[in-house]
Amino acid sequence: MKEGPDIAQIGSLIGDPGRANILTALMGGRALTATELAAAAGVTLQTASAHLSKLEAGGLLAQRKQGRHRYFTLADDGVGKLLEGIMGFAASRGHLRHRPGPKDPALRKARICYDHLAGDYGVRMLDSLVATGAISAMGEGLNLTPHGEAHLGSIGIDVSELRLNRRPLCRSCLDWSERRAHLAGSLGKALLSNFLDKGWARRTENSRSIFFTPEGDRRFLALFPLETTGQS
Amino acid sequence: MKEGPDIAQIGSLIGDPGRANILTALMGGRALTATELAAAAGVTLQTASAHLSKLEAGGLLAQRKQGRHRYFTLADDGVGKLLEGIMGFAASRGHLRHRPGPKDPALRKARICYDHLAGDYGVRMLDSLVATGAISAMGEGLNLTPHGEAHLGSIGIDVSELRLNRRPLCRSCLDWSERRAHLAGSLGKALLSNFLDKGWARRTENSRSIFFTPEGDRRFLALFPLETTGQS
DNA sequence: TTCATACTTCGACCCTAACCGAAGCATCTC
DNA sequence: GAGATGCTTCGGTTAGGGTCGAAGTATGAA
Repeated sequence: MKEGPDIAQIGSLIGDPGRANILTALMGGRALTATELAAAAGVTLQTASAHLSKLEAGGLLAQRKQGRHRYFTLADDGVGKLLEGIMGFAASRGHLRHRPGPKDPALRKARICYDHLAGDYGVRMLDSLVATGAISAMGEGLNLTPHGEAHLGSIGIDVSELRLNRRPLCRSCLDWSERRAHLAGSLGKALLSNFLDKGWARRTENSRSIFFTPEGDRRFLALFPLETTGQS
Repeated sequence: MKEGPDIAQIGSLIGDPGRANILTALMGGRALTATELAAAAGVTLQTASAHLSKLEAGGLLAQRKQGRHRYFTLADDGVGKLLEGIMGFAASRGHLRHRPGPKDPALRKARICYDHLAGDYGVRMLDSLVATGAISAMGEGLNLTPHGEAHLGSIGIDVSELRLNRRPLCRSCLDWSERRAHLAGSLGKALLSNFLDKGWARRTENSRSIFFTPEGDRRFLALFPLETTGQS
């Protein structure tokens, strides 16, 4: 019984609703201050402070002091991956905080998942990349083809630079709203940054949803066409 | 803040030490009775019964009534995968229940991870399969080659039958003791079953460790040679 | 220096939930 | 039937931790 890692410790860290709210808010990818996180979690500042200390001590959060502000982020990609996994599992068991109805359609359409695009558009993007042969899907693994690398280069993404990163280039991430895979990893991050830089889309305040401008929407759909070949 | 799946609920299910012990015990793969689980968790039968009810209501456990016994198992492969993920994460942050020293060498050498082989031998097996070209590792995905399929057929594993299963054939699973990948998925399960059936190895009572007979040990090492080519 | 903002620490409250003893069902054995 | 075994339910206790008010510390602005 006393074998192995202590899953109870990190389970209890995630198990408190206040802390879960904080972590979910930080899945948005941007660094948030203690005050913002307190509001997001629906608790007072003192309570949030205590939670943040515990999360940091547990290795889930990193903080950066900047003037009199304290910015918190998820400690690293591993934490994001862990939370994604738990969210996917929770969704598969129907543990939703809201009735699953057509709530928050903007969130289902396009949202940020730690640092990459998720939701309807995220799934479509990966489907399209696979259908056009830019990415080959083998089993659970995703790999960028030379064709795909050239294609992405043409829209301003330097893949060779991304390879320098220790982080995997392509990773599939299960979407809790679509129950299908979308693209994570450093390439997923780079693609979303690319869209934001070009002004195709922008983040919304206080939410994880991503808003596409009419022009950006058009360009995105043109860049990632969806053939009706029944590609899964 | 009220977006998405309820990670706090499943976090708190895992967050209690008693329940975590129960889940860890069930990672051993075999079905256990309420009494056995109570002993494993170090609590009385009443307490364990309450925990088991909660875990079942949360969709983590399945039970099968057999006579006056009640056998519990993890609900499905998804739960095993979730727990593996959390264990790997916890190990990466150093959240170990024991001082990490050379405790339980048998457990580090070979143990069962839900239904497949983990530990030193598990890592070696996957390394060898990759080195000999039986499995190709691309990114995070693993794929059985035709050569590998033939090779496994020769030792009595019918891969085509495994393909009928909805479950992925090859999946990589991060080892908390070795911090390296070993083989999971239906193929990982089949290989372990194969060793047990042949009498090369057997499970030990009340522990997740796997004991190899001297003969089985010799055969295993011969079947999965480790070339010193620095294959990672 | 003085005030305001951002956050932490302290102390106390309070409530959940883990826990176990005892009693109650259910199932098997004899 | 009587007794034993496996497990659940009930009731009451207790401890741990989440919570917030109030006070304390750090940084920046005026």
